[in-house]
Amino acid sequence: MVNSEEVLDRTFGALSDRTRRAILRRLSAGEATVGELAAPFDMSMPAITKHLNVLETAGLIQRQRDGRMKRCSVRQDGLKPAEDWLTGQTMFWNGQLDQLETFLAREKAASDA
Amino acid sequence: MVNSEEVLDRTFGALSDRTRRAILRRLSAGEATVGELAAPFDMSMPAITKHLNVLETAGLIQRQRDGRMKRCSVRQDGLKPAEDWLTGQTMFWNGQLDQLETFLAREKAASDA
DNA sequence: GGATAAATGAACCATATGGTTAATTCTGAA
DNA sequence: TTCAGAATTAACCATATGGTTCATTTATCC
Repeated sequence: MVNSEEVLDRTFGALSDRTRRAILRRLSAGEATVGELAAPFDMSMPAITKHLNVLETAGLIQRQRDGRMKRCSVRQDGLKPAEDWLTGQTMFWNGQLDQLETFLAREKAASDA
Repeated sequence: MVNSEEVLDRTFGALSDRTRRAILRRLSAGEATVGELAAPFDMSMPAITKHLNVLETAGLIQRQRDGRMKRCSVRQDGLKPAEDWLTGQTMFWNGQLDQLETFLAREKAASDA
């Protein structure tokens, strides 16, 4: 098990950079090559490669060879840890403990499955 | 206007550290002094102060003097930018463009208000 | 007023982060 | 089989981050 705190560190860390958020949003519209992703930015290719590495190790994207290019795509459930943490947090301080119980039970069921 | 990208940078950046997330969760259960927040961690007080500074400039908490202590509390809408970004993102790649339109309209209305 | 406690500030250190340029790998095409 | 393009790796640099210790402010209590 890859410690849930580490996952959250990496997920939120990946989202804390605007270039990476822009890349994610671009990829939401569909797959793209590394070159296509780099085009809008005034930044070298290696810089983009580094950002893609961060996104990939955070489980937010995946890359696969396609000829001499590489196609990047979103990993569908990559944002779930971040969403779940935020949901739990807001329900907590909203004092909605009844909803929180339901939420936690659902989480547990999902992780056991 | 404090550039929405900067807000997201700071918000996700603040959440990318497990000590700060733990502090936020602790504060969800109710106010606490800096000393109470520091107690569970094997870390100096100045380190905690720094984390609190990060959380405060990200708009996630606030501090107020109370005698010779300071009481920290959660800022209720501090997580909203992060939540909204995540919601928009997941709706997008889920292909739920109809729901996305509704969401964006609601966002716009809220920001205009 | 003087001692003590809570929190912060200042200075410092090691490592992480985000960028660069130059070299390298891998693949497709002439 | 050589050439050219896409992407990554390597090496480097400046700044940010997360921690430390020591000094300082602010407020309480005797």
